[in-house]
Amino acid sequence: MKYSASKEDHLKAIFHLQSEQGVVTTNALAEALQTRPASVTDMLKKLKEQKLLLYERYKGFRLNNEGKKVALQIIRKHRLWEYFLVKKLQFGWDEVHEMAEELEHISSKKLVERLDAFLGFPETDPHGDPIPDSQGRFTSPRQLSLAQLPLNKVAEVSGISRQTTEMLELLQHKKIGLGTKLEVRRKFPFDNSLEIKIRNYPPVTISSLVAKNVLVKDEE
Amino acid sequence: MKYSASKEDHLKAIFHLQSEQGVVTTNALAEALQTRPASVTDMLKKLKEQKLLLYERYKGFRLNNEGKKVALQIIRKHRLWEYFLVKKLQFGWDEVHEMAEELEHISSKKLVERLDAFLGFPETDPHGDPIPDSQGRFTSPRQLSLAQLPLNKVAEVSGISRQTTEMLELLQHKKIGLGTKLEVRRKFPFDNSLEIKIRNYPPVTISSLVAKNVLVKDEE
DNA sequence: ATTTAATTTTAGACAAATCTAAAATTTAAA
DNA sequence: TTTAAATTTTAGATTTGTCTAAAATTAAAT
Ligand SMILES: [Mn+2]
Ligand SMILES: [Mn+2]
Ligand SMILES: [Mn+2]
Ligand SMILES: [Mn+2]
Repeated sequence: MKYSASKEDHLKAIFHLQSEQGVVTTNALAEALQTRPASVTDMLKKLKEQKLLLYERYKGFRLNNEGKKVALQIIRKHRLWEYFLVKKLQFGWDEVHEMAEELEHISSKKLVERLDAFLGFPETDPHGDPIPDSQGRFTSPRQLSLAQLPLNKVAEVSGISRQTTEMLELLQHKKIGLGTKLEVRRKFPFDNSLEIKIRNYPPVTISSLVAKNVLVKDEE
Repeated sequence: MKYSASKEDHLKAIFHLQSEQGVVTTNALAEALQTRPASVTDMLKKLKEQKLLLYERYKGFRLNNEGKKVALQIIRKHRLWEYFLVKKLQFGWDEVHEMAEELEHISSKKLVERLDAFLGFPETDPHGDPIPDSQGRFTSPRQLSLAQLPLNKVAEVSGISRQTTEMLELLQHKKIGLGTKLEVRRKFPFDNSLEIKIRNYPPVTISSLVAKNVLVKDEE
């Protein structure tokens, strides 16, 4: 019922990876966790042993229900703490990730519930990602990536899916943040880069990689 | 510059023990940390290696200046988080210790400073213990233990020095808490137990051990 | 001053998490 | 369909923190 910080980080990373592809590979997880494939294999055996993971050697792996449940609780804590750091301690949304990476491992269940209440039961974290409730449920907001947004359709930035410090720095520089209203003016098929127009600013260009990780919500 | 949670717990415990006696013994530290003397010796070698400790085998040990500095920062974090849990998350002062024992190891220096500001720079934690400032200084409030309080002198409870859950439970049962006004009616030399009078309540008896750990402030 | 007891340290082991280098397996190319 | 490349796993080592049992040292009793 109590797992090490490292195990929790593995579960969380697997959860995120398998949301995008059905099954996860050793290399992808090692890359995501900045560790070595051999170390991942070691951990996979332990997680399987603890019945959190469906895994057979050489065949990929994915979380079972129990593993998902645990992962969602870590994600819940991560996002609640991020919200606390931004809304209560006045941190910028681009500087809270590392701290939340530690805070998410604080174990008290009661603390999480009190924190949630103290924050007024927020539904999304400072990056626009939904916060699971205490049962692990969350309303997945129908948002799409900037890469999928049709041309000349105004939309509002509602989330950033891979928030590395480098990525957030870049976005800040381009004046793109949560709530920013923008539209896609051109797509360049050569490298899938996009020209973006934000009201009152000259157009800026962003790469395909960035576009895939900026989530927007349709103006309705 | 960054120490493991276990090292930090050792430094903190040594700090507390050496405040009461000048020099600390292996057995006392093992007892305080619920570990084995052999494990303590192992850790002492590492702390000496890292120049946080003055230690020679068989001769006791104590923190040097650097060790004290580190210990005081952990104590600062512990007490700020306790204050947060009680004042913001509505926990009782007798249920926050375990959580703070984890939170005190969160590393971000900036987080601590922001938390301090958010809380309004409190001077004491929910148990009446002073909170060191960011330089490790704190105004030691001139409080004395209940065992030292003269007979029939009304005083106010201002702190609990050893706050185990068991101890706090006992105090709650005897209706003794922070801010309680009381006086000592009798001392029994046989076992150094005390008869205590709290306004509106019948007298209660407390042991010498409890008396030594309840701190009071003179009514002036 | 010996003997006994308590304290402290060492020796050796173990679990957890990680790594490198080499072997096994799968996938992609020729 | 062989061969080559990429992926994944094993074998064996390392670090950190802990433990038990035995030895060394210090303190307390006869
Ligand atoms: Mn983490
Ligand atoms: Mn986030
Ligand atoms: Mn602690
Ligand atoms: Mn306290």
